[in-house]
Amino acid sequence: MASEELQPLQGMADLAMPEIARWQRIESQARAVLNCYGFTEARTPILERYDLFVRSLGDETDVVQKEMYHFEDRGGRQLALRPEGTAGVIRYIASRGQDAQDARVYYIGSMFRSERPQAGRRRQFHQLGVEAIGAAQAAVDAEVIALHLHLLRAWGLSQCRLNINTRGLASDRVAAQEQLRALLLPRREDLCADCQRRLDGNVLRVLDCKNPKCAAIVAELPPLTSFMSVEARAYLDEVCHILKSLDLPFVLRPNLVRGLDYYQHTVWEITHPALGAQDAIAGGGRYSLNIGGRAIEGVGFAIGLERAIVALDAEQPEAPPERLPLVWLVAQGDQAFDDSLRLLQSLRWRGIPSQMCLDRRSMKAQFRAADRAKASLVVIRGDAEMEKGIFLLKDLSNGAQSELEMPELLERLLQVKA
RNA sequence: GUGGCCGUAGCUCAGUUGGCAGAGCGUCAGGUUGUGGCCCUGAAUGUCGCGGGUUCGAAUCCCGUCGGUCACCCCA
Repeated sequence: MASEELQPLQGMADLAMPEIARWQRIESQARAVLNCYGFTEARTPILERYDLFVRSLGDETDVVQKEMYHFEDRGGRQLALRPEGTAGVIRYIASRGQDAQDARVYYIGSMFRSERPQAGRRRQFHQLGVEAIGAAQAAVDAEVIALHLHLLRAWGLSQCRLNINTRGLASDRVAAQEQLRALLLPRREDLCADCQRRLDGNVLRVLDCKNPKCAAIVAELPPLTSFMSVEARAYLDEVCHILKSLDLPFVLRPNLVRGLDYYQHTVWEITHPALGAQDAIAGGGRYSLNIGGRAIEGVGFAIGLERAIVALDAEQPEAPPERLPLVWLVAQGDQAFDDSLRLLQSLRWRGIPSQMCLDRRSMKAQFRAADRAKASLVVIRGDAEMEKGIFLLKDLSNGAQSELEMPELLERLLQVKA
């Protein structure tokens, strides 16, 4: 990248051909799958009140404290670029009152977090997420997990691993954190510096610390679920039971922790080996949120699209380029040029992707352009063809040429559309 | 936010001790005045990321900065 003026901001990226093709493909594949499960799209604003995120994600979380793009607008309002999709969607759902009691929506869009870029991690990044609104039902959790895996499979990802756990009920969570803190406090000096800090804040994070010393201490602890109510454990058991009966492979990971405060009951994470140390490509869980005095319960997940694409690139490198459904017009001479221009427009009216060189280059150059654009057919028009009132049609894949009159030409070209 | 590595043509990258800015691919043109891909010939393309410093002289050394990348933190 040359000058600073040409560089995007740190962690931001321009997305265009050829990568954009993969983005478009996975989006349309995803929409088809989501439709099968009864989810419809919701597009909510990228900019929201700062408070919305503080209250829903939790004011202690790093996302809120360190990573949000937070600013004051000209009216003195505190605003933030959304760091995730659930809060905005739930605000929308809550605003719909009874109409949205059992809403099923999905979203695809940009999220913003001010962190240091890394593999599959950007400051502006994209998530595809779903929210299934409604009171806790193990079958719904399992259904949403099934959808989650279905999406990843539809994209062609086969090396994903599903890890699941429970965070218990809101009341369990407080109790579990207290018990965990009590157990860890005597070992405080043996923990890494990060974990000593976590002891005072988000204790649960100690459970998935990568430091071997911490992991050893954690291994001696009773599983987190043992601190939870019978109800919470039964709920998790039921979700697992349904997943098994649906033949969906998963790993129960008692130390799996999800950072955002709104989670309760089932939580899960999907990892992929291509991502390196940061191997989560998606995460989800059941949540309960109170917005504008309305309590909303639901279950949902979000897939980091940059991360999914890193995984896809590793599993299925882009297919070698082939011929595209494209007709290229080659003209020689002024009259043929004008004639081809009219043909070009009429092909486009008919929905046939078609192009020609408008700068009157040599035929050789026009053919090279056609080849480079991966056109499959070339229509040649010159003085000879004008005189005979025909068109020369060349198939670039095999070099075969034939002389055609207008009706048959159109018939052949219409096949390109499909 | 912290640390390691990196930044030279559109792309991938060479560049010796500080001494003329390079290659391959791609692009454009010609070889074939009406035919792409293969081959041959030729041409164009650079604020060496940016700014400062050291020096007779800096792509090269030093400082700062922007960006990339990897790891930590956190998360998708």
